Amino acid sequence: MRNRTAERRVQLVRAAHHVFSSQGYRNTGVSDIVKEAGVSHGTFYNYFDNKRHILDDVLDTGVDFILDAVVGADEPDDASTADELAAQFRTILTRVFDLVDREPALVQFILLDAPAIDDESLQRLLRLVRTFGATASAFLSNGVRRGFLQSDLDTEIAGEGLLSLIISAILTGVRGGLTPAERERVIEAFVSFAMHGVN
Amino acid sequence: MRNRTAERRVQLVRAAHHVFSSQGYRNTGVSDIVKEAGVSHGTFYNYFDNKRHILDDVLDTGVDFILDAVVGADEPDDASTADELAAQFRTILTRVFDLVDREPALVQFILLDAPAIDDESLQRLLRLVRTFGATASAFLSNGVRRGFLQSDLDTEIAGEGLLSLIISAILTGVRGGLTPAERERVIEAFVSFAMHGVN
Amino acid sequence: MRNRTAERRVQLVRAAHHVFSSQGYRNTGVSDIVKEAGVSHGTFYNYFDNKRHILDDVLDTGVDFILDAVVGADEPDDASTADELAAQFRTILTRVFDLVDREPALVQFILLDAPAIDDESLQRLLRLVRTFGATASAFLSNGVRRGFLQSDLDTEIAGEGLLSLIISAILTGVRGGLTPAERERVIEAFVSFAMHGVN
Amino acid sequence: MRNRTAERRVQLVRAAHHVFSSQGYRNTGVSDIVKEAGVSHGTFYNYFDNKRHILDDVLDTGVDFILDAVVGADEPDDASTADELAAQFRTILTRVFDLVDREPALVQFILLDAPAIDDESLQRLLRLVRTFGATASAFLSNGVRRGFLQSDLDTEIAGEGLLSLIISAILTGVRGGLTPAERERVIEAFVSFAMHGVN
DNA sequence: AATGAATGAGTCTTCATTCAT
DNA sequence: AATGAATGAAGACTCATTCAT
Repeated sequence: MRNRTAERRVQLVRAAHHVFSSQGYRNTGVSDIVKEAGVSHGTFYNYFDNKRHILDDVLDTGVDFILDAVVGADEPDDASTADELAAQFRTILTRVFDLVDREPALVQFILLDAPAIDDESLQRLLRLVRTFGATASAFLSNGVRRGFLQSDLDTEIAGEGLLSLIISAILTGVRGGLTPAERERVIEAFVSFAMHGVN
Repeated sequence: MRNRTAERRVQLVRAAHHVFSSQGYRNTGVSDIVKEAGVSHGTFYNYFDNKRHILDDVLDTGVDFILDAVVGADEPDDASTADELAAQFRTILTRVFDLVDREPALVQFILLDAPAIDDESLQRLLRLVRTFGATASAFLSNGVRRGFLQSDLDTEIAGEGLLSLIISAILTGVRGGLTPAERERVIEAFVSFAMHGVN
Repeated sequence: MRNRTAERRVQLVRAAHHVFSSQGYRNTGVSDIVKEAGVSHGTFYNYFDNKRHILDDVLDTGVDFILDAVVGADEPDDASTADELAAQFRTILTRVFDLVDREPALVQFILLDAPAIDDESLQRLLRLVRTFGATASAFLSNGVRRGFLQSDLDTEIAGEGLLSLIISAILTGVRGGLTPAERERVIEAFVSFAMHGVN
Repeated sequence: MRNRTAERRVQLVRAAHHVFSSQGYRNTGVSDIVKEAGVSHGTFYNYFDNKRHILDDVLDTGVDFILDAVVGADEPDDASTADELAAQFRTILTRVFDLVDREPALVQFILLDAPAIDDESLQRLLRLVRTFGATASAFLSNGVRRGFLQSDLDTEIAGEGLLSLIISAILTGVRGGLTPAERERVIEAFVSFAMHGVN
């Protein structure tokens, strides 16, 4: 039994995720979700109090997916030289473009739709962003600690800067239509900007 | 009279802007707009074909306002040294924080709500972002031309990078609660990141 | 002055007639009428109490037009033989088809739209039909009086029968698409039916 | 259950039929239908896409009812003499008057209101009329084949003529107020006109 | 006499949620 | 646990009519 209901939940969240991603939260009715999941209205309300409620699960799932796909198993202290740090950043950007290629609807939903749904979803996303930023800061702090980044670097803000570059890359990807060569060039330019700024 | 109707239109757009900003587009009914404007339902439909239609005007107004407040009269070729460029960027960031302080609802609406409304509004905003990015690139191209930035700088991507930093600053501002001193520190760190990267 | 307002009225009725005929009464707004007439809403209400009011004039005009076009100057006692009566009927049917060819929208409006508008318009049209029927009866009474129709003919009902044949012809015409030859055949068959029934 | 929803549908169609008949389609709101049926707005839209949609069902039901009530089980080839044909026609006219007596609102709705609603309803009614006319023609063709009607009779047009007489009788009935004796006289006169024309 | 901006009651339609089965 | 018919509040939009200018 326990198992069965857990599966149902997952099934519903997956269905919701699917329809939210392709039509947006506001344009999706509960009827769309249950149709996609192949269950009845009543069943939906056996698992979730309301439409808003399932969004939390969808968001968590989506955010986890993105975190996994982008950060993966990278550890902040893997790098011991500036070049290695650049390589890490390059890897992350590559993963970002891969992700956007594979799951454009998901990315667009999480990044462009979800923040607008209501204040709670916005806060949830901002929290994610901060987590992301903190991770970026950790990478930089590691560099300062090991001495291959200057000691007066404001790792917190610089981390946010890195993050904003990543988001910018995502938007570039969402815009679509990059050839592999262009993609390489964009990634290199972003890495260069991250390492040396405009100078 | 020509004048009378033009004023009514402005009055309605202002009212719409106000209620959209404070409740979001989807949560706002035409009834909210007309209540705010102090006119009847019918009057609204004398000036706009439908609710979606007035959004265009609100967006245009809002975007113009932001562009004015942030870019103002700055000219891309005003700077002749790297320090002057940094100063320009510092000025822009300061204006960004001022804007977010004065009009947080407007900024939040344009940046977080509007993209999610429908595809047209998203495209409109992306167009704005591109315009913004192109302006940033122009500042950098000026630096390359004058020789105070390295000639191999990818001005296009670096421009987008600058822009993403600005947006990141906005989000920091929207989060709110910065003391003047913290604000200074954040701005300096952003400028430093923009000029030298993490190094 | 007197003249001017009379002209305005006519102008409005003509405009109303035009738009009613082409879109139907219910689908026509006062705004359509005034647009067609090239005057303002206010002016309309200077001449007519409401939208329903102008319909009366439109109906009267239309009905008069149809009566003129179909009955014309024929006199019930022009015929002195059955053949002459048949000829009269043939003439009327020919005029009916001509009318439907020239003014299909008018005919369709008076016959199919107008009865459904409200009870008053229905009564007005039924009155017209009765007048028409009485005229038909008068033609037949003339025949009985002169002895070329049988004396036990129920002229009242037979008059209605003739009328219903005319209306049937109109509907055939509205359906459209008759070649001149077919039209001749239809008219002859109707005349034959009117004179001898199915026998 | 299958049964339950089918009943609901019928219930709604019946309610719609009732209110359409008594107030006309345009003057009837969905709210009138659901009030009559004793269900909620939402329920209505669970069974019909929109107000126009239920009209189709109402029209079909009404048309079937009329066809049944008027034509019934009569077969075109039941008659073998002119007198038997006249008797058939007399029967049909009697049924027409009975129908109009019992269901005046229905008849008025189908004949006078429905054609004006929109083009589709008009076409649907015209199709009905043509079916009716074809049936009348079949009765006459039988007479020609069996030799009790003249071989040069244009059965198609004469069929339409018969039909128009029936419709004329309906209108006479709708006008109301006939005593049984008058009704007899009217029927006889119509039969006589149909068989021998004005002669 | 003419204008046309303003009105607001009225209409259709949607959809999250409930509940009897 | 599952079903899906029923609910009804809420929202967008129309249009005949009024009235200040």
